Amino acid sequence: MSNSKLYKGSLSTIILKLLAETHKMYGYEITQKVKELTQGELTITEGALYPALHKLEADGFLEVEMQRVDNRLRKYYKLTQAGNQEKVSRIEELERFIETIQGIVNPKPSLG
Amino acid sequence: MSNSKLYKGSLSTIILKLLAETHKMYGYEITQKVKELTQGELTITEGALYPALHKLEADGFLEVEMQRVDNRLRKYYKLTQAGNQEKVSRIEELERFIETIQGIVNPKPSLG
DNA sequence: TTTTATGCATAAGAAAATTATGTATGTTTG
DNA sequence: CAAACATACATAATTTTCTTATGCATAAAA
Repeated sequence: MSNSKLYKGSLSTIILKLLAETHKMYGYEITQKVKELTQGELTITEGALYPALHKLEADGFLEVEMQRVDNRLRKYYKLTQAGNQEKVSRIEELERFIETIQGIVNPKPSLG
Repeated sequence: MSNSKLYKGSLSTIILKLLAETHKMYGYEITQKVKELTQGELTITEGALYPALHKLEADGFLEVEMQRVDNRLRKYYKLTQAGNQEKVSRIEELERFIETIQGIVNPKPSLG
C-alpha cells in the first residue's frame, strides 16, 4: 500500500548491496527483490533504476553480461572489484547517516 | 573532518524536528545546532537551508518573526499547528525509511 | 482481445541538493 | 590597521537524482 519515500541518494547503495549478495542480477529482478525484501514498502521505478545501473556501469562499478532467457533479453549486472570497494564505502556512509540522523531525531536523553 | 552525506529529502524533516524541540530558531542557529548535535558530521549549507525554510513557510508549516540583535537581523522561525502535524508524519516516514533500508542493508539472518 | 507480467530504455519535468556569489555587520588576529 | 573569520541573510546557476510518461517487444492470463 503506502510506499515509503526513497531518500534520494540511497538507490545506488541498495543496488550495490544486492549485487554483493546475489553477485549477478538483472534490472527487473532487482525491482522484484526490493519489493520482496521490504514487503512492498519500497518500489524501485524503472525510470530511476536503469539510469542508475548505467551510471554505476559507466563509473566502472558494474559489468554487464547479456543473456537470452525464454526469448527475452536480460542484462545481468555484477560488481567489479572497484564496485565491491564502492559498496563497502557506500554502506558505511549510509550507516553513518542513519546514526547521525538518529542523533537528531531520537536524541539520547542525557543521563543524570 | 569527513562530512556525512545528507540524503536528499531529509533536510526539512531535520528542520521541523529541531523547531519542535526549541520552538524558535533562526537559520544560522539551525546550521550550528546541526553541527553540534552531529559532532560535525552533518553540515547544512546555506544554499540548501534558506530555500528549505522558505518552502516550509510557503507551505504554511512555519511562521516568521524578525528580530534585531546586536544590530544584526535574525529571522526566527517556529512551527505552526500544521507544521507540528507535518513534523509528526515526516518523522514517521523517516523512521519507516530507516527500518526499510536496514531490512535491505542489514537483513536479519533467517533462523533455523 | 485486452490486460498483466516480463524486460529493456529514454525523455521531460520536478525536487532538492551543491557551489558560487553577494550584501552587511562585528570580532579577532597578524 | 588590514585581512580574515564569524554572524546573518539571500539568490542564481548547476548538478544530482528522482518521478512520470512513454515506447518497444514477448508471453501469459483473464
